Amino acid sequence: MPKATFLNLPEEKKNLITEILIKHFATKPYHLVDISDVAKECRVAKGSMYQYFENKKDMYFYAIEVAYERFLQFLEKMDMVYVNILDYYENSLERVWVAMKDLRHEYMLLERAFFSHDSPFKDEINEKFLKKSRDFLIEIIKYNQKQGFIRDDVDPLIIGIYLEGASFYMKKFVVEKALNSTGTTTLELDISYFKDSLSQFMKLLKEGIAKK
Amino acid sequence: MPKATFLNLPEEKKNLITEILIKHFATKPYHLVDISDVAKECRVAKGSMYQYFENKKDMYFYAIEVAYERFLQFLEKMDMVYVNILDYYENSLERVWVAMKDLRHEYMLLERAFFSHDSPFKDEINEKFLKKSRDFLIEIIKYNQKQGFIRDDVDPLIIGIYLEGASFYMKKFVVEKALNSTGTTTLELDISYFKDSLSQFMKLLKEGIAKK
Amino acid sequence: MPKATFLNLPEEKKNLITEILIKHFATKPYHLVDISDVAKECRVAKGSMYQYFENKKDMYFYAIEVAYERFLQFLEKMDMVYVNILDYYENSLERVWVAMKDLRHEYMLLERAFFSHDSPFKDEINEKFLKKSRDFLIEIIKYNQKQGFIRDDVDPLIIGIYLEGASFYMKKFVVEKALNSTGTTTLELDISYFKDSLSQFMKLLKEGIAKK
Amino acid sequence: MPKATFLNLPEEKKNLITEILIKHFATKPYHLVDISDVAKECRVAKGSMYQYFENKKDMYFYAIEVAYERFLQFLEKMDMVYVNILDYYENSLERVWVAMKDLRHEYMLLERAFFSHDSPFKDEINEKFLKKSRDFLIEIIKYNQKQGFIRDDVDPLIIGIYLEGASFYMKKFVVEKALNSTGTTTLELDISYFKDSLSQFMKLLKEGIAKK
DNA sequence: GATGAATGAGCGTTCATTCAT
DNA sequence: AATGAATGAACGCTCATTCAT
Repeated sequence: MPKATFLNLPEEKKNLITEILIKHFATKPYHLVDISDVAKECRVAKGSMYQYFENKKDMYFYAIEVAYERFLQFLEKMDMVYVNILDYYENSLERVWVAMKDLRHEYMLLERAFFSHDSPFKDEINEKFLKKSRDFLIEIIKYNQKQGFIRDDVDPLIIGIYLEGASFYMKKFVVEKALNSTGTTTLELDISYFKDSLSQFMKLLKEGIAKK
Repeated sequence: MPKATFLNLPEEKKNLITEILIKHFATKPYHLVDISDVAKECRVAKGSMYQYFENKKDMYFYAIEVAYERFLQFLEKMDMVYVNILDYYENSLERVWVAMKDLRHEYMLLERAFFSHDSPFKDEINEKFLKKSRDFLIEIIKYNQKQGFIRDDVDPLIIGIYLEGASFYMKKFVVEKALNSTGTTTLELDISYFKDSLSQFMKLLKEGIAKK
Repeated sequence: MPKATFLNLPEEKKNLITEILIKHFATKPYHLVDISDVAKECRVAKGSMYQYFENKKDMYFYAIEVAYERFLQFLEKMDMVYVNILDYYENSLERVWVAMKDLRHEYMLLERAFFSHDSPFKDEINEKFLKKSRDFLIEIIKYNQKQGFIRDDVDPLIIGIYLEGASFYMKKFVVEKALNSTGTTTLELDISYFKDSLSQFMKLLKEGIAKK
Repeated sequence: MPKATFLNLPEEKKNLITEILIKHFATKPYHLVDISDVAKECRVAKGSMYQYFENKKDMYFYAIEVAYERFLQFLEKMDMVYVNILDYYENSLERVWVAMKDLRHEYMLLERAFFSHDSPFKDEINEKFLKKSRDFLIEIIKYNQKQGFIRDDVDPLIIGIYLEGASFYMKKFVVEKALNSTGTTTLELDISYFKDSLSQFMKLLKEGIAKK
């Protein structure tokens, strides 16, 4: 947790530091993030960073937390249980690339922290943020099967893997496209292109690739 | 590229070093691989490693190269173009877990090097190993569409992403299960369990999750 | 020397800061005393401590000075010259543990500052506080010899060392016992136990350990 | 424990480093010993010190160990149990100042490590080196009482404190005299002066200071 | 005068790489 | 060619002190 010193900082400065922390932890693996660099970019002495935070890990967790909170508002994950999962994925994917305009680094950081094999403190992060993530998905799938939204002749676990994998790659594709098509300041995506891609992708999720 | 000194080494020693390099780079992120440890495990002086290789990166690329070649022989990727892609995926997945018995570390290394966000020298690796990987898959998909093996009303690129993602996660799932269920020496998988999982997964690929 | 700013402080606040300074310098070696901690415990800004004192060393010396003065009042060292030294030691020891109730930290600080090898600024402290301490003791011993209170066939210097050493260790023993047998708030010593120990100790001082 | 790298060093270099480590840890408190300084004085890169030792603490314990072993040879502490304690102290003190010629820093280091209140790792050091030091002394005293060498009308614990204290101060006095009377290279003590002081001191131990 | 954020020198430690033997 | 000791840049972190408000 950031120290009081940080929380008392003028909003503007706090935001600057938050942004820079998220950016650094999003674009480099943990061990390559150099507090000296971060401090320099914040136009602050290295020592000051340690007035604001307990240590590097504290900065990392703070960055994740802010990114996570920002992201949750987009996903509104919490009210998704009793929902048609096909609708959910459709909306989820759409939300993701809309989010990319503002939440590019947040997204990258979370992916890194939650999914990278080499993410340090992974257990702690899972404990704090993701504990029942897959179990949760399984529940949703079961519910959808019961409701007759999706087929019930396949093991929920396998469906879960299938969904996570395909959609994760799709998100990745969207994100990379988005990132490549930008300079550093603006992010103007051709939404319509993605919309189209998305509807095709959803068709695959629903119907598979087999010749109809 | 390894130096001549390395290539002139007795086969046995060369193999030992190769194995250990692959193991280390497979099980730890690049920056955590300690040349001291590697050398010690090879029963070779640290300095000797630098007689054999230009530097750490050279060792890393050598390990990837060997792992890649070994893996290709399993996948026989080269003659898969004119193949029913559904058959291919079915077989591909099966091959992967068969391969796990002998190629566990090779597989882990490649996954790390090719897909991990934090893989250092990623661009160079892509350049060297994967450049046309996706283009290649697209070609296969197009061919399959032309042959009428798979639906042709969806953009080949989207199908590619969908296939890569879902199957990558499925592979991951298999691999993790396999790794967790092993001690250090033997690797006895309950193949039948995976066979069953696989056939369900293939059903999803072919038909999607929509209620039939 | 504390700055005027400090001296002008309301008595209560001044006392609080004094107490806390003594406590910190008494219970930790100099370099482990953290001005941040001290300030926090004084409910004063860190910067304020530097309005009151020149620097850390200034705080240290101020603490020693106060502790020394308080201690001197117990020992009434000044009128002890023309005294039977055996009586003096007997009383001195008794006084020490009586003093422990109120002057625990003062005593610990002085011991640390005067006798610990690692006391910083030791020379300066000696200069300021102890300069003639041993010379003074020698004088007392000579006087006692002349009066026939103690044997005169041994060099006063040797007697001085003998007395200082034995009694210092005895004090230490008493102090440690006392400190160990206390919680944080009360200090109820079993005086009678120490009284008994003391009288035995005095016997040794007077008669030595030789079989009588 | 020093690493193999250190033990494999040429004897001369090893000795140089050992000497310098002992000197530094003997003359400064632990936290003021700067590995940079030590390395510089050893004419070795800072990093090399970490090839030789695990960490600073390892260097410290190594220095203590060497100093302790050297010292033990002088004290031959082990065969002192069944001995007239008066003889022992007489000899012990004599040995100490003879030792000072060669073991000045060793002695200072041990005193610091074993007796200073602020010695870091004190418990560990006690565990390793001193565990039953006082208990041991008590046993000796009891034995001496039984043998009729010393008075048995005083609690052995009190005698122990008395002996430790008086003789520790006497040793200190000898050591300081010795250290003050030297330049940096030679240490020529006027042994006869100390011999005389010693016999007077022993008289006090045996007979006390009371007028006979 | 009080505040508490800002500073920066300096410490212990790591590790890829070099180099003398 | 093989060795393994030597190197030194760089990192995370601490804390007495300063300084702007």
